[in-house]
Amino acid sequence: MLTDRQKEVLKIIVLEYIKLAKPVGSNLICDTLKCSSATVRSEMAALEELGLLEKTHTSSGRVPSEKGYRYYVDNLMELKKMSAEDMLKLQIIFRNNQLQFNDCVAESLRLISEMTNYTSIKLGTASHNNTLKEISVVPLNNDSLIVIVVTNMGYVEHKNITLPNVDIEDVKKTVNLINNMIVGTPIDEISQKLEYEIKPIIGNYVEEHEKLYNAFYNVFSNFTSKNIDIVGKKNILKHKEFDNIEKVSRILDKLEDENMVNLVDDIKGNNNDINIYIGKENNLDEDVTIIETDYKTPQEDGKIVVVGPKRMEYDRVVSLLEFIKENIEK
Amino acid sequence: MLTDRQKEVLKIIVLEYIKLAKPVGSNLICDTLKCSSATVRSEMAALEELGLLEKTHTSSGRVPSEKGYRYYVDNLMELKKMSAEDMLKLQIIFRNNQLQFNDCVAESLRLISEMTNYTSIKLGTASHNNTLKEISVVPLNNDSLIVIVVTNMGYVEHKNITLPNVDIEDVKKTVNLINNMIVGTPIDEISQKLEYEIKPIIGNYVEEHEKLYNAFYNVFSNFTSKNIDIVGKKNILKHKEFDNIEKVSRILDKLEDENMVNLVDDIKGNNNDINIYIGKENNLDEDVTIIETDYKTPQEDGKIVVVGPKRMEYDRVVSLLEFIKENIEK
DNA sequence: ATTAGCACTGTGAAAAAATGAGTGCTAGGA
DNA sequence: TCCTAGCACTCATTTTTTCACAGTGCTAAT
Repeated sequence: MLTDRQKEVLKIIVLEYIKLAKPVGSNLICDTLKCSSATVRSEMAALEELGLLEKTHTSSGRVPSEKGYRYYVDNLMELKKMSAEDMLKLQIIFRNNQLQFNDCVAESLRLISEMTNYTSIKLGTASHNNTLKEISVVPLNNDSLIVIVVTNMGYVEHKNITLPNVDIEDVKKTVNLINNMIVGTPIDEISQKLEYEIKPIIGNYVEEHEKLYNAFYNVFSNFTSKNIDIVGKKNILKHKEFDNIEKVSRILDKLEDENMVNLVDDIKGNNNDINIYIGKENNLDEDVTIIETDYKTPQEDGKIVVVGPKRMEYDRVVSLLEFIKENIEK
Repeated sequence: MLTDRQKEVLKIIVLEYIKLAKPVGSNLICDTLKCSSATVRSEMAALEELGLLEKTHTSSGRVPSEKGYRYYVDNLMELKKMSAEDMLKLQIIFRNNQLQFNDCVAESLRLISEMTNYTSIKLGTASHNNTLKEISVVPLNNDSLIVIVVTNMGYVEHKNITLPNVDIEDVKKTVNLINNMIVGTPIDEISQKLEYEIKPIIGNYVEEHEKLYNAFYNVFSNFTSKNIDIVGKKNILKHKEFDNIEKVSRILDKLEDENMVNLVDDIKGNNNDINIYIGKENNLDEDVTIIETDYKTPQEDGKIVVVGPKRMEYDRVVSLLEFIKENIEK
């Protein structure tokens, strides 16, 4: 258990280090704390003992350790109100009724990245609420056609398929069959439904049923329903802890290639909160912090994620995310 | 006019500098040239006089100037055959009949970037050959619906529109009107055709014609028909001439934001060749070279662009682009 | 025309020195 | 018992010095 003064010292060090990125010395603190630097030093030594602070070398000032940030986030951080300016800019986006849901989120991400110089990400998945509304087919020429899939929430996906030597009438019959039998099915159950309900009977109606069935099965099994949006990747370059090209490349690679399946081990579960993963707590890089929150809307469930250096403006990002989450969900 | 030996010297310096990125000294050259370093030095001095070479400081080796690269590209470069390996990898892509045109190009870009460590870009525009094939509408709920536009070449675009208090029958009538009257119109002429042929008569068929007309006009006027694909942006980081974060950011910004409208002043016009814009010859950055070529396919016209440092492997990139252009166009 | 020879130049790396911010520890005072 | 002034010490950083060397330009001889 920390004394009040220790908490104060830790907090000042964290905030100061976030601001200036330089190890914080005892002098800087004794002013605000109304005691001598020697006193502060002994407190700092105690905090170091506890693993909350670190030195970069024997006679340097202190830097928060991972554990230190964690303590700050859990116990010391005050959620300050968003600045009027931040607030205003965001409200403009959400008040704009012209914008569709997706554009709205995209705009917010852009704004977060611009305001904070961090990287922001949306990971959306069409929610279970999405059901098949209609499929339609446009024949292009003899052997290729476009299949268009629409869900009730307005997701649209299309795919070009090639079906040499198949009667267009057969295609139409298949489409009708699907539209009659599986419209209304949640998109994540369509593959099953095709397998169990269409496959057994399609032969009764259609000549080349094997080819056709496979083609359509393909269309649905690839229905992405994932919606990923990354903004401000190059902001990573702006922070001095990422001056190393190797490291930056590695991080960018992970952001792009992995599709961010497991940026974090989701220990905290799908709760309704804002989760913070500091350094080794996430799987991206031990020098970054990831702050994220889930959202649920009728159309889409997902996460809004902000990635930045460990010395991130935690309070600011948290309040931004809270605001956005709240506004998205209505 | 350069003597043969001067050409030889210039060529060696360009190639060597491309390979090692270090100023080239006279010793390195006199081996290959079978003459003394002193002789080479006087040739180098002559080339410097002509503005084809530069020194980084008084007693340094020589580096090609912009003009030097230009001379090399125009007069000295030999188009070497693609390496068997490069060739093979590319052929695998183009032989794969599974892949649609777009995926094919995307794959090639990826490969170029991977093989060369440069950034590659496709700027495509649906060609004039694209005509409207069909539009269709899926109503989602009372006041919003999805309009889907398909061209004969297989481009699909969809848009969510909100139309409160409009009779669904009216929507259908409008769709029929469009499908009857302007299917077959090149997409870049649709806006006009709507204005001159639909607008005057739509009132005869449909109640809320103004709202509806505007909504559909909107859909078509925003039909992007642009198709931009950038691969390997972060390769820029790999070249030592871009160690400066400011510069890298600036370049990346231009690549992203400007949509690359005017990477180059298209002085060379839309010819059928491979065009090279070295340093100040392009508008991106004075330290980069842009190599680009046009392509025309039934579906799409566009450019394939490669961006790299001035000391780019010109010959290799040119042969890659030639190969790709050729393969795309069939 | 070419080249060997030589003095000279600027870079870059390494070593040495100077600076200074910050520490830990101690001993005396509230 | 807690606080603080004082002091010696440490280490990163910056500046200065030194040194080797890669490369040049020029000249005089071939």
